[in-house]
Amino acid sequence: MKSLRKRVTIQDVADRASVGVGTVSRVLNGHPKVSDNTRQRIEAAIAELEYHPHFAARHMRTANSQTFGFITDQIATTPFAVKLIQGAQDTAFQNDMLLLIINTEGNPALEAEAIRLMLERHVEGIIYATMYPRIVDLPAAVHQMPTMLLDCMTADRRLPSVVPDEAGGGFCATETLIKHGHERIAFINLREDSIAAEGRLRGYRAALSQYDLPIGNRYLRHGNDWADSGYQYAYELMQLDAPPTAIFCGTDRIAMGVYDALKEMKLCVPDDVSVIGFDNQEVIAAYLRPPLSTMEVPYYEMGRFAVDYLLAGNSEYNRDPVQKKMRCPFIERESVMDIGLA
Amino acid sequence: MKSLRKRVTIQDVADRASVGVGTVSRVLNGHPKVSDNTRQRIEAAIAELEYHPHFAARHMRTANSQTFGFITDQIATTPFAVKLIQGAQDTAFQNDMLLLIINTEGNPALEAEAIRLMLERHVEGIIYATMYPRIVDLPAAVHQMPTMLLDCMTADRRLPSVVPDEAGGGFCATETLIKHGHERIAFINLREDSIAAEGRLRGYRAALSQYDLPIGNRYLRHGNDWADSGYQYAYELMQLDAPPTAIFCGTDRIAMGVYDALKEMKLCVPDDVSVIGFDNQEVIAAYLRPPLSTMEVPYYEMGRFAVDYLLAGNSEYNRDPVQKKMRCPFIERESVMDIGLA
DNA sequence: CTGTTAGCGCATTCAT
DNA sequence: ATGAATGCGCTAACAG
Repeated sequence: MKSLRKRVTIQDVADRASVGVGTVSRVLNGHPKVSDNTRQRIEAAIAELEYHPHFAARHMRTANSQTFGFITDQIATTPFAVKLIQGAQDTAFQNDMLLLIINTEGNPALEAEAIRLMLERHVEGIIYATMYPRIVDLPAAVHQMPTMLLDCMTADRRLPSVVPDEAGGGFCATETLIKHGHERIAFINLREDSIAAEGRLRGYRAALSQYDLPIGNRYLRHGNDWADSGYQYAYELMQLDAPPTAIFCGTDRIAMGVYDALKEMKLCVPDDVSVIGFDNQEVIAAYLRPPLSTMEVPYYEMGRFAVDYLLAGNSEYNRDPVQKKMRCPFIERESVMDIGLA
Repeated sequence: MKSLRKRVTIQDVADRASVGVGTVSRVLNGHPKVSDNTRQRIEAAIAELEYHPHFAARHMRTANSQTFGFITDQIATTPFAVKLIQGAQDTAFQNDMLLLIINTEGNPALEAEAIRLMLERHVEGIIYATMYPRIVDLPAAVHQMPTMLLDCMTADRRLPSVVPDEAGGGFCATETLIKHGHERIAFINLREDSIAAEGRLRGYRAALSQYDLPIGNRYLRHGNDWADSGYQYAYELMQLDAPPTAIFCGTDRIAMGVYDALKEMKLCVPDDVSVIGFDNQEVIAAYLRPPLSTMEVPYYEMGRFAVDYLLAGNSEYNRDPVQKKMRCPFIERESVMDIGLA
């Protein structure tokens, strides 16, 4: 089956085509000044020998590893990670770069080790991704090469970063509800101590304020990101004197719990209560009944942006580092209705 | 910030420590015959110079890339991919190997390109993972290096593979229901034309048969993997003359639809109907009301197994290739009840 | 247009 | 125990 045939080198190709190695190298690298005749002979030899250039040798010679490092903390726990990685990987691949991925589970020792390995392999840059937006503290070694933060930022903002525009998403969701005539709009947010929660809340309040709606905490709750808090707070909210006519949820999972509670209360979505989620977690949002309108976090695009930035900024990557906020688009499904149209 | 200081080589370290490069190389590789004195001087020099060995150079010299390739088709569409990758990556990392990940979206051209790149980089082996179990046809080039199939297999079984034990899972779920006293057990399976569906059905039938229960198609349905088919068939099944007392679902998403339908029919899980899912898709299974008992597909372990196999079998990887089936454990939550105990 | 040559940084002989 | 020399496969610089 597998022939353990000796490695085929550029020299073998050169011999086979009766030329010098330099000429072979030229056709390998698409150099123009090669006669058609020799080029064809060489290409034939390459095909016959099934020759593949040895990447490490080329790398050593050209000092170009054509590789980015991708470090993540606790990638395991979230399905969104896939899109982040895919956006980065696709973009890298299109530019003849490959991704070396290491998952550190947030373990600082592994993290340092990961960076060391990437230094050794001379990656052209590092993407450091977290699974939810937060402030990170990275080993100083990252400053030795271009580094881009995905879904996180350093306290001093010295590293470029790309994060979702949480506030924009919160604003858009709230404004959408307002434009559908809602005035009593509840918000079951994420856990209070997160950047995402803070941003979404800011957007929620900004929208209410802009449309001259009262901004109180009467309709505001902080959950735990999961379905059970949506369930619990939906009950609580609907028992208020003037219950909300719409509920904006910090995650689709929260919305899932809200749906359950509403159903138990014999309340109908969207006829009785409109609901908007956050995340566009396919498996939930698309299959809830009715399908959930929600804000999408553009993970794929964020991954793409990170690689594009690294690709572009090689020379001046540490001056004026971008702090990009990506817009979260609204995904319309069937959980929002004009008030009074029920 | 970033000093563009010249690359530090082993020669620099040697000079700094007033020794030859050979000696430095020896301490780098933990060679025994070095006097304590020199070793310490060298280690000091390494630290002071912040020297890192150049991986490509070492690779070229030792012909050891310490890298595995990980190729996936359409990784994007499924959250399970993360666990597969993580299992592989963690295991690789523990053995000083890194993973080069390429996602081909099932595009044959990209696939060939991916394999070519990995050949160039001299990966020690390739893991080819699909997002659901199926028969694959790979470029012949994979036979040039150790290759392991994850969640798929070739028609001729010439490549080692690891897949979930679908039939075992189907058997276990059905048997669990039977042991809880159920006799009319419905099965809303996946789409009919998949390996997973075929295996799970086989297990379902085997269990019924083993416990002398009738095997008909009366309680059998083939859905489309998603919640809507669960919803539809649950209605259909519960309107039968002798409706099932338990429903085994081909995916947790199907179970999600079943829950919805059951609730609309004012039927209670598990008091009126017991339900078991498949996949243990955290976001669904753990947060449905009541939490869903389900079969877990051991993706993490599958990823680990693949790397372990590659790590172990370097010499004889193509003789008697394993076709490993991984047991799917039952995850007990609250959707199953003894019949009659309601 | 093409052949020859000199390293890239390292691990490994072979001497010593 | 250690230094010097060799070559891994390749690209680029230099001759022709």
